[in-house]
Amino acid sequence: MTIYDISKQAGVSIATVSRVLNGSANVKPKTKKKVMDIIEQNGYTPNAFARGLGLDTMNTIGILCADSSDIYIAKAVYHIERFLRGCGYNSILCCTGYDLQDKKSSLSLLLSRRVDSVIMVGSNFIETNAEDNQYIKDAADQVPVMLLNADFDYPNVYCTLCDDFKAVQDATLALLDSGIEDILFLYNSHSYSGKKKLTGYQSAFLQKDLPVNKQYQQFFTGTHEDIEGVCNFLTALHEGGLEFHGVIAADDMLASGAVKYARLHHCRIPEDLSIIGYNNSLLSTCCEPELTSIDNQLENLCSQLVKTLMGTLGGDEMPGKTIFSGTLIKRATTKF
Amino acid sequence: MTIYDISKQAGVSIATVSRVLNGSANVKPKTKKKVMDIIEQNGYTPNAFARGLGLDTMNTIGILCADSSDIYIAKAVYHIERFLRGCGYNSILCCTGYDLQDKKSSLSLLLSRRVDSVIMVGSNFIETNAEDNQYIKDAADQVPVMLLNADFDYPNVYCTLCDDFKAVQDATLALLDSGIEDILFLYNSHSYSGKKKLTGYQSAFLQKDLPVNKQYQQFFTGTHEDIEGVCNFLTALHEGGLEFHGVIAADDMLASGAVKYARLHHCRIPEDLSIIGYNNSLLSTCCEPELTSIDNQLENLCSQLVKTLMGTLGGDEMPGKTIFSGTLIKRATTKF
DNA sequence: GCCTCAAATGTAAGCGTTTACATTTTTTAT
DNA sequence: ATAAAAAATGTAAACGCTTACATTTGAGGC
Repeated sequence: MTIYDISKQAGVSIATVSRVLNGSANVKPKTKKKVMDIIEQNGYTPNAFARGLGLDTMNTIGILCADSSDIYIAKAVYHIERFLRGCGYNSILCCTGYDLQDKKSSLSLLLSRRVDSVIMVGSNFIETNAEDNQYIKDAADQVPVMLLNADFDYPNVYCTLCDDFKAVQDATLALLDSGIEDILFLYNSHSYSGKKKLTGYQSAFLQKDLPVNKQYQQFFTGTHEDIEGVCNFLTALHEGGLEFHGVIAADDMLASGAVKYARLHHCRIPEDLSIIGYNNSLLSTCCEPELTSIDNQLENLCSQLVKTLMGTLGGDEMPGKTIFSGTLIKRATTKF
Repeated sequence: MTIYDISKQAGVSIATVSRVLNGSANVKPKTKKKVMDIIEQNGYTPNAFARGLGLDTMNTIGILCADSSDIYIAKAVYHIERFLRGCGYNSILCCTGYDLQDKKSSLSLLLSRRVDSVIMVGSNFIETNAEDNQYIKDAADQVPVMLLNADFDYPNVYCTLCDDFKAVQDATLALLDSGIEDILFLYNSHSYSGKKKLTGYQSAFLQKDLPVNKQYQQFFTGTHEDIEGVCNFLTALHEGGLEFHGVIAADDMLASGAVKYARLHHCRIPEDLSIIGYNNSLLSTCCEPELTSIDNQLENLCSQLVKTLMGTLGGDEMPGKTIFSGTLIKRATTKF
């Protein structure tokens, strides 16, 4: 069933049918109705591929993320998809994992499918080694590239992100002010956001004229679900002689691990150990005691990102970036 | 840059270029190399829309789910996407929410995009009212429809699911055997799987010649993140005079709520209250104490589903369904 | 009733592939 | 060297839309 069949049955030309389908003006109401009826009767749906070929778009956006099963990424993907569809766009999801080659090939795949834009969810798409980011630039030379939670300066690349630096700095200061100075900073990603958070942590110490001790900056290499691994990791640190009465974690999973650790070693929370998570995710309320956590306005970030994308696709000039601020959500793992 | 440009530069016909691109046999190695080089030089990528039009497929599968931010669904989507891509297919994600109209329109949208198949993730796509499932049948008349965690008999519909009935029945029996008889069953979805689980719960009581009390079958209407809501819900039940020493929950979030409830009311777990979750998700290890939970082999379900789909798309006859069995993962919220 | 102009509709040329079929080139057998 | 067969390549017709441009229809003013 094609537009041609419809045109025949309706006794009009295919152009008219097309106009009806696309809600074009200048179609006599009577004709319109007749065509609509025939379309309805036949349950006809225009061929999206042909449409795509003619218009050079299928209103599709590529969403790239490392791992959509990560609770935070999943939420971002969810919001983005809904916002996009609300604007008449579909989403092709690609989970790349953390390997650079996989990221590159996934991105190429999306571009070869002629998506209208690529949204990269997560700061892990920015490589430490600057040259490795060429793949992002290459993509941006073809379509608008939108980054969520990352910061990257290049034409046709837009970023929405939370000021992770400041958020962690503030959280660290709050902890320092409450009298805790042996604060462990726990992170798990070599990427932009992890490092920004670390810097925030460090700067709080500097600001207080306190020494920044490398030992207190720990990198966890397990998966995003390995709460027990985090617990073991902390236990090992503890047994290695490291003493800490505060933990600032780069995400709630790590913070959950710290909570587990505290329970295991009968540290009272927050009396003996204060813990601050990041993302304000479901994990922060699942934990016991519930996690004090930094909220980074994920939904707003997503909304802003999609809004900006729509503007860009509509011909607006693309802004460089939008930075939101984080908020410390106080719960039971801190004294304040 | 089109195939035509390449053909010109290489001094061959577009047919030959096409053959090279598609790895067709019967191309002289020398010609092949020449064409490849030109393609490489120009960074040419074939137009996917044109290809789609010619082949009537873009190797795309639609993934339909209520809410991909739900921890369990997110994981399913993740696995499915990766398996599909491993087979050369891309995924269009559509989050429908729980409204029937939205489900219908999302499904139509996917079909209008000419996906090769639709995968529906979650039992909530099966409506209680049988007539309402016509939309699934309509879809199945067009493309293979694959259901994850649901059971639906219709030509061209395939289901992979866990035997939720048996899994919950066994779990309930285990709890009954441990001497607990006032067991609350907590669920939150009107859909197929929730009801199957409920039936399993009921049948365990029947099997033990114990009365099945409606009061102990409670339906929670909050969101999939509302742990506190669950806690409040249980508190209300308790204050309403309902006594229970066991909770079997249809998912880990509900079980987490029960754990919260127990802490709040100083019930000891598992001495005063035994709790069994479902899905064996991250929440079950985030909880304290960690949840005993039913694992339903999600990754295997997904793998099986994709494998079957590939067979079907390859021309194999579609099997009806595959049923996996659940396993009780024993942790700290039960005595056994 | 006729002319002008606007509205409605039609015609046909793309869009960039794939592929059946036709043609040319190469190989093999004699 | 030649005929037959096989391999390689080319030609051109789909695939099903959109849309610029051409044509027809209709309305309004005189």
